[in-house]
Amino acid sequence: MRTIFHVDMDAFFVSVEELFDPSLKGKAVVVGGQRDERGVVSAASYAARKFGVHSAMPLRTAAKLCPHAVFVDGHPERYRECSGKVYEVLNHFSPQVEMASIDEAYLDMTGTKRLHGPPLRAAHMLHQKMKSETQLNCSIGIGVSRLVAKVSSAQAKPNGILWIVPGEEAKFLAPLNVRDIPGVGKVMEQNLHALGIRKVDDLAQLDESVLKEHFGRWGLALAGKARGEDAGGWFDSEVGADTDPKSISHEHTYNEDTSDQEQLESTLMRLSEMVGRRLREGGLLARTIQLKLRYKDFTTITRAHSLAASTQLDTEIFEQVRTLFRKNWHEGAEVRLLGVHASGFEDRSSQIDLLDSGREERWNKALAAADRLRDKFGESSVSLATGMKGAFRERTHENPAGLPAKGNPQK
DNA sequence: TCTGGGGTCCTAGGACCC
DNA sequence: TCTGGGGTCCTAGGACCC
Repeated sequence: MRTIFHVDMDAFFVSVEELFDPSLKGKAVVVGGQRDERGVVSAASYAARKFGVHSAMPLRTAAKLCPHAVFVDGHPERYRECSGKVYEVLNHFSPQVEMASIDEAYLDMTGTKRLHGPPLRAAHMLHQKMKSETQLNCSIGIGVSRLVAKVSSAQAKPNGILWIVPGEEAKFLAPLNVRDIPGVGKVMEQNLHALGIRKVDDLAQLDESVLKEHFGRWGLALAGKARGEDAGGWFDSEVGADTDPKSISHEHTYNEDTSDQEQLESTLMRLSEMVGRRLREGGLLARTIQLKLRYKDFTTITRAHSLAASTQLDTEIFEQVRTLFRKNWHEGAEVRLLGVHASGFEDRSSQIDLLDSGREERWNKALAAADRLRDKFGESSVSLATGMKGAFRERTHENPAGLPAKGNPQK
């Protein structure tokens, strides 16, 4: 029998912002952008949640619900840094740690009784350690499966610990809403409601065949979840197993929709550079490049192309994505969002002889130089695109300091 | 209300191959 | 005349998570 901890940081983004600006403490705080911006709430403090503000809600809605809230821009670097500290604390505690996202982790604590004592005692120690080392609160759920641990950490919030004693899983889950089960979202909830299923207990009472009939394989997994099992898919995997990235993407939503082709294509260039850079940093080669295009009316399309040879070069990514864009954009139509997505990663070695080595070396030098400049002066300072008029319009807009755009570092 | 950005996984149809 | 059955790759879209 496994003993799984799920450690979930409380109001993580808000708490990190409070570390940087203690005057925020206790206030209604909304992280994600300014009150009049396009965008959604990334995180809300408990004081703001009292007014109905929650994550994924449009910022403008949040401003109406809670006019006195302080609106703060998000700082991903800060969250990554704090997440690293959280990981250090956890890793000190158990060698089997898996960060499930920036602010939550699973620990396999099976067989650590001699070292840490019984689960609740271990959890209290971890809880204290987390607070003293990071100044951040977390909640900890303990159970025999990832699912039970995850659900119980949610019930333990804020700043609490909850242990579901082995054998008590069904009893614990029964009174919860089906929506509380990880994997059940808005759509699945509606589908279940239509069948008269509202509580996990309703689910558990149902014959598995009924669920299978309505929802296929998913239905079977759901039946298992109602009993607290890690049924199927990722939940079944060992804690700390393979975490190789499957895709890398960047996207941008304009503050105002635009149909200016030069502006749109310069955005694609910038996004391609960001994707290329991350591929290089991760030592990855992508075979499939995908464009995402969202119009004013929110209709969204994706168009992908798989290359004959995989790449990590900004220019090749850009060329593909621009071709896809020109083929699929309704010229003149106003665009809300553009995205560039890379996937189908291949081992570096399978590629090496496809570029003659001299050319490859020059490219690597050029790109490394560009990456260094970006480290120094920011993402917007360097572009490998030359001779594209208006290419820097948008970045100038975003970077009023007006750092000069450097030319092609290849020469 | 007017809808971000980064991901993962799943489904489903068509192409293509044996 | 009626037209197999997998397996795998590719593409598009969508649900879901934080």
